[in-house]
Amino acid sequence: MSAGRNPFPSVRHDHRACVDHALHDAETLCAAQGLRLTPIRRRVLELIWQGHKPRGAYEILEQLAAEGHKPSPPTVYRALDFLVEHRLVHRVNSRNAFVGCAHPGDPHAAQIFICDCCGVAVEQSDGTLQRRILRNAQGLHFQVREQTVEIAGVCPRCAERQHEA
Amino acid sequence: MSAGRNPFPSVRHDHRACVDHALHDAETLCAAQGLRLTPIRRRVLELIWQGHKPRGAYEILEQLAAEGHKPSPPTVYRALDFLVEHRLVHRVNSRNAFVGCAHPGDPHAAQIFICDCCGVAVEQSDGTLQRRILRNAQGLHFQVREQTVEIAGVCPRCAERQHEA
DNA sequence: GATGCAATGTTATGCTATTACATCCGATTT
DNA sequence: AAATCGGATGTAATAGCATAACATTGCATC
Repeated sequence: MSAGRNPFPSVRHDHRACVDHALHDAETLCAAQGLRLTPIRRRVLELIWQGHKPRGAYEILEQLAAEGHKPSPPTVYRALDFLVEHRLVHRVNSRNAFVGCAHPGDPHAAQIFICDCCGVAVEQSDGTLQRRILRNAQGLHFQVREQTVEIAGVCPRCAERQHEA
Repeated sequence: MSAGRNPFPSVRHDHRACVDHALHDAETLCAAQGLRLTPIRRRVLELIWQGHKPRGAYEILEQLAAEGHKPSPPTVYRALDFLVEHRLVHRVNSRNAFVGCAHPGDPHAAQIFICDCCGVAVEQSDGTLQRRILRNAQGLHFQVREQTVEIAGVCPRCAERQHEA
């Protein structure tokens, strides 16, 4: 998925491997759970994984249309709902967009770092963070259903580029 | 703001005090920073503070319209932009809505707990959580501009009510 | 081959947010 | 006082995001 120790993907990283890996994981997970990874769902997942930038529903819709599918919004949203529900993709609320999940199936608490500059999103799990949030919730007697942590800022590659310029 | 030790507001809490406090804080903060809390901005803030549930921009717009103001969307969004920028309100991304900030002006990392059932949102600061996120960001060499933590679930009052029923 | 259920198709609509440009108004300068 | 300037607001149009409601398909099972 990424080159080197920094998870921010290099422009030169083998992205085909990311996509292959994501689709393979999805197939495995769906098979294991008796879920149907239908052609549309699979194709939407594949389109989301075309890059590491969260993609909007209508962006996906346009790409499908360009391929001749011409689906309508509900079709795309239904596929997205399925993918989100089964944790194959994350919804990035601050962008109204969707990004591939790096650890599909895991009930992890994802932190998502999103670059304001290039739009790339990177996910990181942090059990300590998750436990801290759950502890805070307990302190409020609040039953957690879902938690989202989104951090916006500048990724190292863009920071470097800005420094050069 | 709330009755008792649990910050989830009771239906019986003195909500007028919440509003008064919020407006007073806003005036103090704006005066200190040379910002203009214009009538529209003040009124929008007041409407947001009508309750502890995040309010949508169009909800606010309709209330203003009912009062005879009849503003257009940009007017409301501009007021909201101002209030968010100066940390008088939080944007709740997962709801496309806005809620009053409990600690205006503080550059705190807010966690917002939102009840799926009653819609009430409660904010909690947690320096440890914030530091953890910043540390994670440093590990990625990511420069943080903004961080949002939103937790959805069931608040203690709704849990209690569900238990009764 | 009838029934049932999940998935998809279709149409329309509702909600959220911004662009672009005009106008107003108060502060400062001339 | 007139000119200037900048921030705030007004206005019209449109872009972008999401869902409701209902029809249809297609496969599995009885």
